[in-house]
Amino acid sequence: MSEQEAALEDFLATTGALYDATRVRLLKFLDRHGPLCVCDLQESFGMIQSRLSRHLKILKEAGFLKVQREGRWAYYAIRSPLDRFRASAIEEIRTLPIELPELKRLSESCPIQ
Amino acid sequence: MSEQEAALEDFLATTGALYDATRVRLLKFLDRHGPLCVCDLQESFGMIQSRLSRHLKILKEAGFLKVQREGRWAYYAIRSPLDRFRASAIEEIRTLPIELPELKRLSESCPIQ
DNA sequence: TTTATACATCAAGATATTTTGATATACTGC
DNA sequence: GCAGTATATCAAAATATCTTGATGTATAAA
Repeated sequence: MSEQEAALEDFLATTGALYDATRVRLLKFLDRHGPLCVCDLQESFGMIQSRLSRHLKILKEAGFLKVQREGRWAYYAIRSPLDRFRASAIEEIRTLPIELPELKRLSESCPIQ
Repeated sequence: MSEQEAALEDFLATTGALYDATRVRLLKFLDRHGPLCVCDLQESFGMIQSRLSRHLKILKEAGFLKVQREGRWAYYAIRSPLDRFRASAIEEIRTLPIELPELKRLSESCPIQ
């Protein structure tokens, strides 16, 4: 792939990740509540696991999220530092008056709380 | 529509407009060459008119473009001022190493050159 | 080693978006 | 008015994306 195509593809991956209400909510939730494992997000949002996993993958591949694995658990969080454009997107999402679900921690057994 | 829904919808209209290679190229081209009428864009990009018109409408409704009508002609340009997020998107697009077509002015008869 | 939990991935149906060709509107000059 | 040009919109086919249920993999506990 040429440099041009790669740069455009990266930009489209970024904007495509932002073009979905579910992913915007997830970003806002993770921005607010820090590293969370998939089961916590699943419980908080009432979403089935495969759907959640797919959206987290898209956000990760678009450069917004990092994953830290602890045994069975995968903790997702906003990556830091972010480049200018992605950071401005997160800032914009932070200002959006979107109602988020309450944080529900499914497992008390999580090694990180 | 609630304020929440409207804010999210506006954000998704913005990111959705940016999630298309054709529209990114159009934005970069308009950012570089200033107000252009549809026929100039049509000639420069070699696109059929209905396709172009549709993309311009999406960019306009997403808040990126303004239109100035002069008789038969419709001149499209980047809106100014833009809010922070849209402005950062335009800046990002300005830095993308995307190859653009040459500017071809179809009509010498255009009232504005 | 068997079972349960956490997460990832696949395939198929549902839904949304893009492109195209056809048609409509609106202005200009004859 | 009539014909030509510039732009907008519509409907249908092509394409892409989202959701779901099923299945796979890895870890931990019994």
